[in-house]
Amino acid sequence: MATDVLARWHRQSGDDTWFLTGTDEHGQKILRTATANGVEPKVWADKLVETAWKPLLDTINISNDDFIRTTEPRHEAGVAKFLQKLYDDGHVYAGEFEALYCVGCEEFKPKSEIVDGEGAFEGEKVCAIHSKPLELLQEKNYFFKMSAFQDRLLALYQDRPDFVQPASARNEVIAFVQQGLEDLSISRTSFNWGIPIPWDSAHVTYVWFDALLNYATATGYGADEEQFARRWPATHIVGKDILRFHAVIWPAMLMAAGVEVPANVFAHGWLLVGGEKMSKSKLTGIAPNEITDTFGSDAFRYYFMRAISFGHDGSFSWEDLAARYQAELANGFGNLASRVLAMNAKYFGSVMPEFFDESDEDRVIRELAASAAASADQHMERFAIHEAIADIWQLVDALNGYITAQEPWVLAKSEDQRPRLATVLATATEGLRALAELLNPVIPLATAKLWAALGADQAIGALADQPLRSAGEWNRLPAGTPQQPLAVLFPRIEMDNESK
RNA sequence: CGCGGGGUGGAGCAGUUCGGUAGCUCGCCGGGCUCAUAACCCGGAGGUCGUAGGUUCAAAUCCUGCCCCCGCAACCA
Repeated sequence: MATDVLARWHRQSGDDTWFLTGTDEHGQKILRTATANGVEPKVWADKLVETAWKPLLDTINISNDDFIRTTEPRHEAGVAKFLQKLYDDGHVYAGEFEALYCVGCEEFKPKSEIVDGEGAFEGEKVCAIHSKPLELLQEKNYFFKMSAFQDRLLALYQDRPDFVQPASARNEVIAFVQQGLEDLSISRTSFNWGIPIPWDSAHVTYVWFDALLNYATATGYGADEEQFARRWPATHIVGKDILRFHAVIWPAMLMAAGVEVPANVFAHGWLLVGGEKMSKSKLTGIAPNEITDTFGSDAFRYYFMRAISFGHDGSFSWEDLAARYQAELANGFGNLASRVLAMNAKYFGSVMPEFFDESDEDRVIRELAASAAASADQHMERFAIHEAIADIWQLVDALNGYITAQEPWVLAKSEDQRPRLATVLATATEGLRALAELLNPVIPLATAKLWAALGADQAIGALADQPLRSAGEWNRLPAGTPQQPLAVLFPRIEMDNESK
């Protein structure tokens, strides 16, 4: 969802944007789950995609340009091509491998992550992360010479401090690589649910090696070089638990293949409920539609983007959600739109009023719109979504204060104040126009309603086409533009049912 | 020494990168306004910024020690 907000922001800013999401469907875990449910893994994956993932994208109104599944032919072909190139160029060798493997991690564990078991596992070696016994596996494997890229990776983190973000994630990655990288086993023979190794069909590709390549295969690697050149390098937004794969293994793979490394790898945090990580087994898991059914997808998007400092863990509570919905969306933004459009209707017959002389107070609002837009853009550029929204919200609060101070309902009582009244409402309406544009990436359904009410579609075109970086410029809506009645943007919600 | 996150007025959070008025939402008290979704605006009460030291003219912010809370099973990625 955060990626969606960023994608919408960049798209609307005129940046060449292409937003990918998808599913990783190979590997032992999927195979085991499918087998346990008595179906073939592909059938199981199909079911997950159709009944869980794609509906979820609709639930929270995701605007992805593509959705890739690692079982698609385009992906499998790209992976085969990539592997073959690494093999031909000498980055892959065959070896006899015997090591302790953690099924939970889906990886062989380095010495530094193997610890002595406790309790029931006393005397055994267990995974430091999962605290479960490790399996001693022996295989003939193909190995990727990842160790050869250790110095180049460290140089990458050094030369491009923003490559891994936030800084805490970067520190973790650097510390990990400095411990020393081992070569990566990239094939398996113990099961066959995966992409065959092109030169040795007895092996399937290690799930992470396959999965990471989705970013390249979806953008045309090995198939459409023009498209690939246009879409790569990408920015990756990933959970902090999979940071190492994206910030270490993946760049090393790309270096080996002679492909540019990603633009950025940003690790986000987790949602906490009651101070602990959201968990189904502790019954603290919350399906998005439980929230959207009551509050709508806009409120869902707004809440998580605003209330959580993106990159950190964040707490969810129904109380906080309800409070922010009420105070910020309904009373703050929704009511602002309502009162401005109501006055335009009442005093100007529902058209955009004309600007006359600008007072200091009017100028403050205009300049705030410009500075808020600029600041929000900078924050979005740095993935600080919560700060960008806070920037924009300054305009909501300032406009509410401005209207109270200018008292248009008093101005309306005397005919000679007519130009001043027009200017005040024109200022407020331009503010709404700017807000609709700036908030469109976050709450697209509400801003669409506001855009329609402003009559802006006919006057200046589709909301999605409004350039964000100039949202703060005024005199965009022509005086006389007819306006429409405004649907209530964020209706009041009875909280009784939500007190959970 | 496994790794990581965090302790800021009653609740939930921001601020810590580049030290210098401790900010936001809710709640509470008082006032204003009436255009609006019983909404909006102003003012106020309330904080030893976990703790003990250190550096500094100045520390929530930098350094050191200590205390406490939390995440690292599966699904998914």
